[in-house]
Amino acid sequence: MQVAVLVVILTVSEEELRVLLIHRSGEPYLGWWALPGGGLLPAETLAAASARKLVEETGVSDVYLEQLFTFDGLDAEPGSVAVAYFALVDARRVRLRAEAAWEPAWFAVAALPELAFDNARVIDYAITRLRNKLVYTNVAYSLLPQAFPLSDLQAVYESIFGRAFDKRNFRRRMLSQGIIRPTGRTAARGAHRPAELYEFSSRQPMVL
Amino acid sequence: MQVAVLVVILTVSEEELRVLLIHRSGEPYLGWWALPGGGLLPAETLAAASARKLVEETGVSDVYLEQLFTFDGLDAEPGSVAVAYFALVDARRVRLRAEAAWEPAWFAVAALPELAFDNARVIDYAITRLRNKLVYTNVAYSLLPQAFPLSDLQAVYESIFGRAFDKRNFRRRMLSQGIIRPTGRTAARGAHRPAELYEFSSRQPMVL
DNA sequence: CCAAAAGTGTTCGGCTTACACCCATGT
DNA sequence: ACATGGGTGTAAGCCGAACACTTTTGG
Repeated sequence: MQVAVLVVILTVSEEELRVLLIHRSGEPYLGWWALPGGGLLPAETLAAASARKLVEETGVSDVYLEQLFTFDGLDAEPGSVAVAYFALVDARRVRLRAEAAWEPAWFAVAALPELAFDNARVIDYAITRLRNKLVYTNVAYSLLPQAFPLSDLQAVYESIFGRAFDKRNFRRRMLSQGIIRPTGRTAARGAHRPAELYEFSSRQPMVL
Repeated sequence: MQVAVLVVILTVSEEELRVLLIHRSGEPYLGWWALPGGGLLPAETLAAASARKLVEETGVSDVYLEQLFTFDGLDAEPGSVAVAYFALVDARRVRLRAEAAWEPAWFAVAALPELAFDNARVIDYAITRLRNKLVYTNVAYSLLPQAFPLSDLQAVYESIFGRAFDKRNFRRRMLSQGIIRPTGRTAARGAHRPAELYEFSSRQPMVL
């Protein structure tokens, strides 16, 4: 198998940027934590293979998925390359198949276990790309449900960048860039003033 | 041969952004203009293969070379992928091997011939990437000689973006971003005031 | 009435843009 | 002396960053 795909599936939950890892079922690195991936089916495109892997692991399909980089020498087998993709999913929509032999699990990227190959480098690469894209695109739509309070969106950004933003500036930026718009609805979530709900102006990837 | 590299070699000469094309020597598209590329040698990395192709075509090796994107379905042969790279070279340092069977030649990207596969898409992709990188990196160093008048640098930027920039603002930006610095030398080039010569502060790729 | 998160405007500094004239040289 | 490209400063608008108080609700 000369060409394989590798999928960095990212989400934000409990205020942490997390990546989906599985246990490897083959040599080398049998039983180690690793990124999901694998070979292509006959006549399958790279994009289709990465989307298939994503569905296999998470059950979701209509999310942001982008080619990241092509690595070689990952498994010390000359001539083989891994085309890495990264996906952004809303953890609430994902049902990990707990019964699967490879025991998929979410790990905070700030506290990764030891990984097979140099998958850690691939994940770093994905995080850097994601941080850049958040600045000039609307890809965050893929991390949130259809409607959400603004504070949830801000928490997503803060978790990914690892720092706090000013509430007023953040709101102004999201609205003036046209990333989101108010729905008119509100939702209460505790002993305090209910929040207005927002939605993304577009749920297709857009450069701002 | 499942994995191949493809190299988009770009330069600016005579106020035009140009790409190096060769004649294909094999089927399909025998004899058509196409991007240089080919398979990997045993145990060769992708980066090494693209650098080798670059040397074969241009004789230069110490230039900016970056992985661009991995395409599949380019040649309708399922399971094969082409990992595209792009390189930035100073045309004055290049000696095309005119005797070679594939007759390499520079084409203005604004006036490309019909190309094999969808190499035109690969070139578009490279141009877009280059325009973006020029904004926040110093990669232009790879398109110019060691020392140069500021107007040459500006002409390079203008050719790539396809529009004119204000002289004063351009100078201020290049200097305040620390991309270039004066050498103290000057050079005359015609019936007018000689220009000060500048050099890049660093000839390694740097994010500003 | 208290705790908790939601919502709201203004000021300042820096960066980008637009814009016009004098300088040094070769012929 | 004139033609040619080289070199220079300033003002206006826009954008991002910093910053504190009031509102609404549940308990």
